[in-house]
Amino acid sequence: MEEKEISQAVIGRLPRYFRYLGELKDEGVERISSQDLSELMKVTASQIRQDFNNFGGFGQQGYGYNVEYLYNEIGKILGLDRKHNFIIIGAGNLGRALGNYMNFERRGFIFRGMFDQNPALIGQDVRGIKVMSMEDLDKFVQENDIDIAVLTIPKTSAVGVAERLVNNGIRAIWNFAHVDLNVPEEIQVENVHLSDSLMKLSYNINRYMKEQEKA
Amino acid sequence: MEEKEISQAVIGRLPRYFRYLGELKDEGVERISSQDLSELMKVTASQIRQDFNNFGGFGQQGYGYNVEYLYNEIGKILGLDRKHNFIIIGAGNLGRALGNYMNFERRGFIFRGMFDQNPALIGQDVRGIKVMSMEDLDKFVQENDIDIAVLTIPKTSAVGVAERLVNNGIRAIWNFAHVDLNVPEEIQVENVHLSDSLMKLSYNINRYMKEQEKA
DNA sequence: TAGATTGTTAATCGATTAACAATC
DNA sequence: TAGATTGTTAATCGATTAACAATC
Repeated sequence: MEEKEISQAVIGRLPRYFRYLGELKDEGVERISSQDLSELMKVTASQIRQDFNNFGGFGQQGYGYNVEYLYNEIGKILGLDRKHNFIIIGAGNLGRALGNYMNFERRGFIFRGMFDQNPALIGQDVRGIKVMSMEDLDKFVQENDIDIAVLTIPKTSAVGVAERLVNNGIRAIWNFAHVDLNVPEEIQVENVHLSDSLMKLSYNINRYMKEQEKA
Repeated sequence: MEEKEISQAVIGRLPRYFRYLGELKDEGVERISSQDLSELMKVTASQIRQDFNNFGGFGQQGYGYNVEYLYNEIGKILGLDRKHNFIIIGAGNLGRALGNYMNFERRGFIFRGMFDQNPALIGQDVRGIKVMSMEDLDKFVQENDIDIAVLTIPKTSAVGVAERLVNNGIRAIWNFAHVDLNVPEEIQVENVHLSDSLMKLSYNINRYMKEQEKA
């Protein structure tokens, strides 16, 4: 039986469902209909039902969805029931900010190591993790079952470092460098291009201003 | 004449075009065809031509596109030829990281102020900007022509702060808090939900592992 | 059983790709 | 002029919404 590929449009919506269901669960809500959830989240009920049915039926006719059950199932779909070891490469401001962010741990993402090429930063402590030299990177990735590398380094070095990581068995790269990485397709890459995001905001500000000028 | 609305799918691709064209420009490339650009960026030439034609014709039959001209035009479309004053609310690790990021300035985004409710942080210096008390926020936004507020505060306070900002005339919010803001539609919001991004990565890692198990 | 609400099929809408006439 | 490549229309594909039969 052929497994149908789930579209990235659907995947992209799962974390938001997960967040709303987590909040409902914390509020003690036991069940919810696609209609009620759609009003809360400002999406169509149709889309909610279609999205969930990509993964099989989580609901029950006449009843709706059990909040806690659905929350847990979406968590499993997202792989949050597993542990993922990650390292951060680049101990600058952004790297340290991400290293200090505790909430990732709550979702099974375990901070294991941090690297930088700047000797002044090596040995510094970020939430109990000592910054290591880039020379130690390859060995560390191989020996510590590291799934995810977070890249918070300048774009000039990002492509080369990504290649090194791939050669040492990394599974996924969370890329904050402002460059497109060129890695084999079995390596998962998620880009966070902050300046792209800011430019979109800029576009929308200006579009709105131009509309105002015209009216 | 009715102005046709450009889809957010197209807008979302503009910063990436801008980045590639900037690099080509810096390399001294004078002109490029949609075909060549499509190979470089790994998108279809058809999409490139369609995207650009949303804004009128930037190219010339038989020649292609002039790199520098196209780069400048896309910059204008994105509003990067204007100055935008921004403040950061939340002087934690992430807020300080963004405050220290110089490249935003290069695109016309000017760092004007930083706020936090933690007395221990008030008065601290972030790239020449002193962290101010939240009590000073309303007045500062009103008097300093602030367009954009960057929210790097916990989700519990984000909704309230967003409302305050809107009341004091903010135009746009770059939201790093893990919550959906509820603001009037004329206020532009761009969400950066880091944990959502990490969850997508997690999904794709697990999907790939499951495929491997099956094979 | 009657009412509610899902799961799922069908219809619509929008975005992407292909094709080619226009034109530099 | 001939060749190259855009701008633009038409075709295709995929995603969203609507509708409703199945069923709890």
